[in-house]
Amino acid sequence: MAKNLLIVESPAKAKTIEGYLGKDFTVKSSYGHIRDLVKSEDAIDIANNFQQKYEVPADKKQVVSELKKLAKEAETVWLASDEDREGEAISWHLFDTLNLKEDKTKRIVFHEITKPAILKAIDNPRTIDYNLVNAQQARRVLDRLVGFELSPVLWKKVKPSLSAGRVQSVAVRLIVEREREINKFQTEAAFKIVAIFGKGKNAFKAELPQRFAQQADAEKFLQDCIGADFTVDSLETKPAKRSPAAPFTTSTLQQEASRKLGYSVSRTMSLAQRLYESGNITYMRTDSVNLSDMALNAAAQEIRSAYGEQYHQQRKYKTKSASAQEAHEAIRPTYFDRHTIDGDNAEKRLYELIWKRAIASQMSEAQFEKTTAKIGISTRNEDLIASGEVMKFDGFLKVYLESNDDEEDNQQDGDNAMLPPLQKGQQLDLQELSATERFSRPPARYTEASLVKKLEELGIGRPSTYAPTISTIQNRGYVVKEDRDGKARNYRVLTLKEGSISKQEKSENTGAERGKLFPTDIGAVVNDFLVQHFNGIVDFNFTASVEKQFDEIAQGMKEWTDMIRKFYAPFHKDVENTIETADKARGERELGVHPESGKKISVRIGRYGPFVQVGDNDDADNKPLYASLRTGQSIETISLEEALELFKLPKKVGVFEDKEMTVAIGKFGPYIRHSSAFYSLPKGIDPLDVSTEQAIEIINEKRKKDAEKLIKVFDEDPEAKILNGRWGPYIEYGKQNIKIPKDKDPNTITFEDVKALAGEAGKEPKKGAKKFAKKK
DNA sequence: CAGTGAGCGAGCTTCCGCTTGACTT
Repeated sequence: MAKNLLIVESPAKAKTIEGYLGKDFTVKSSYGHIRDLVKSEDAIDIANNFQQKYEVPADKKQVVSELKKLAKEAETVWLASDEDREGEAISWHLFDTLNLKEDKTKRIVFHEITKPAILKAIDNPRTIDYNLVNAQQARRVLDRLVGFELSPVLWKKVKPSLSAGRVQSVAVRLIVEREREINKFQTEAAFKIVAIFGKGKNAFKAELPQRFAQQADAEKFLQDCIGADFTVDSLETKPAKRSPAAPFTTSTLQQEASRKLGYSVSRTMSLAQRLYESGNITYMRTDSVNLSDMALNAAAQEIRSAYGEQYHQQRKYKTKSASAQEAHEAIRPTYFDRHTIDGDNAEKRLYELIWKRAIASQMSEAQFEKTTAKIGISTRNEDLIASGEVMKFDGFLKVYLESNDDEEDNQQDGDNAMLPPLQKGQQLDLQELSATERFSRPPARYTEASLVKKLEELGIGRPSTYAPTISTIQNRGYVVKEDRDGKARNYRVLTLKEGSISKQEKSENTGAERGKLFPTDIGAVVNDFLVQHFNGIVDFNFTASVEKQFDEIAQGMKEWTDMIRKFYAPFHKDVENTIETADKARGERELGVHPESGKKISVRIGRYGPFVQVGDNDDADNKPLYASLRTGQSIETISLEEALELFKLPKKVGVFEDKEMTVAIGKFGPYIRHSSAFYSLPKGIDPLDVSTEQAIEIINEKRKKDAEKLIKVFDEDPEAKILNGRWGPYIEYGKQNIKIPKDKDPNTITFEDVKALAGEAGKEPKKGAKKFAKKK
């Protein structure tokens, strides 16, 4: 048996370290935290100085018992969890749970998984830092108190099963408030002037720095330019340079993978996890931009041999984030000489992104020569400006260019072009001058990745929680990630060419969104409720201010229970007060009155989501009418006209095979319902204007297509079928879709097989149906 | 992919951070 047991947080790390340490060391992993507060309400004894009740969760029992056994046999136990607040707490939980002895236990830390770093750590053991542990307990207790007191308030005042917390509620707030900024945004139009001079290879663009709000002024400008002289008034050439970005942290990796590769935050993380486990990259949950000395050297060597000495420049980056705990290195390739790796396509692309970014971070800056020409107009006081750029040395741009959230801007001005050789005083030949109406843009909606960026800036959340937080706010129904179609918008273009001005009206699509985060009505209502009653918690600075206090606890300057007590007393009072006095929050809004009946029309949140109501609840003679809002509509923005439209559907369109056909609009667009089957309406057909014949034809079409997909129906139970799907044949059994296992032939599969497979997949119907059954 | 929408009540839900698997289309 090995004399030493060394425990780290991650099994992949354990494997690497075991290789460095030799036979005397057994290296094991705790798989993160091994204990947590019990789930029940008595986890924290508030009256008794916030005494906590911890337990080992079921899925950690095995890890703990194995570690216990090994610890008993070892002479020395080395606690090597990460050097941050959570890591210190993990060490303490291990110490406590495994019943370790003070004199046989050593606490060590390292920030990089390299042999020298680990040997150095072993030479410099310390004891558990209880101040740091206390800071973690304060963090844990505060989050539990906030989450488990606020959520039940929402159950009472808004809807059951909702949740609130220090992190998620701020994330939702950001999205709700951004949507409102966009809704109230007033677009301003102005005419942008662009001139084209010269011909062929020597053609170049110049722009007027100011814009004209009025068409008349733009037109006047063009008029004045007819027959005017254009002269190069001044010419300035300046060197410019550009430096590479720091290597990736979790948050920057998520942002860049989203922009460049289109990966969602969770996709990026699971791909990175695989790269980490296969030994290709360092740890992927980090807030540090630091590279180990070993990595700096390896990168230098790689750059020299692949690109040459002049491309190398050693750089050490400093984190800009105040909340960074820097327990790990930046995300980098384990071996810089691996330009690419084995793995699937997605993994390869992510690896290459990481490799390029890390390599580029150690390369020299790119150098440019930037030329700006001022072009005078004989008939006007303004100058046109032309600018061009010539790259003198590519430097880091040889491998990597960081992308930008606002690609649109770059495309629009397209200025990095080259200018032809120009001289001061030179007369220019105007080819074309245009005034194009352009519009101011509202702030951009958040993507998953830009939300992570914002949260990180606010110091809210940690690398390990960004992806789960984004999932939580979507799972709770506060936020949806969606594509939305844009609208057509007309804009005017005036063009001066060959001495005459022409006017055109063009059309463009605007406001189309892809993969953006939109608040739902319930998200907005919950947010407003929290802002009204718990402003302190959803304040953007709340986390920063408690973090400051956690730091003081960590430095031994503050007692953690004091801090929590001071926070809890007023907070709890707010909770009690709100439960007692606050009205139920439904986000009700009145839209006006019905044009014919004069009844009141309002929208609000109901048990099943947002809906419109026509008429009063207490009008006993005339029951009110209800209609649910559709995807893309919201309480805040729906108009009276749109609300009235909702009552036109569902609409009966006739009878077919003795059963009613109804047209309605569902989650996936308009459809025909016939008995229990649904048939999507083909695009271009107005759901309000479907004839009986058309409906029957659509149903028959769909049936024909389904029949083509059908391979076999089982005699034993017509609910069991074999169908040809997108990825080949599969079994449909009632509501379940079952994959055909590799060892079975779809042609010879028996009903017995189907039943067995259905049993494995779980006889229970899927999610929705299960919930329904439970309610009944 | 519908329809529903009062209020009561039993018994449920819920936080943030640290880790991996075990799942399926």
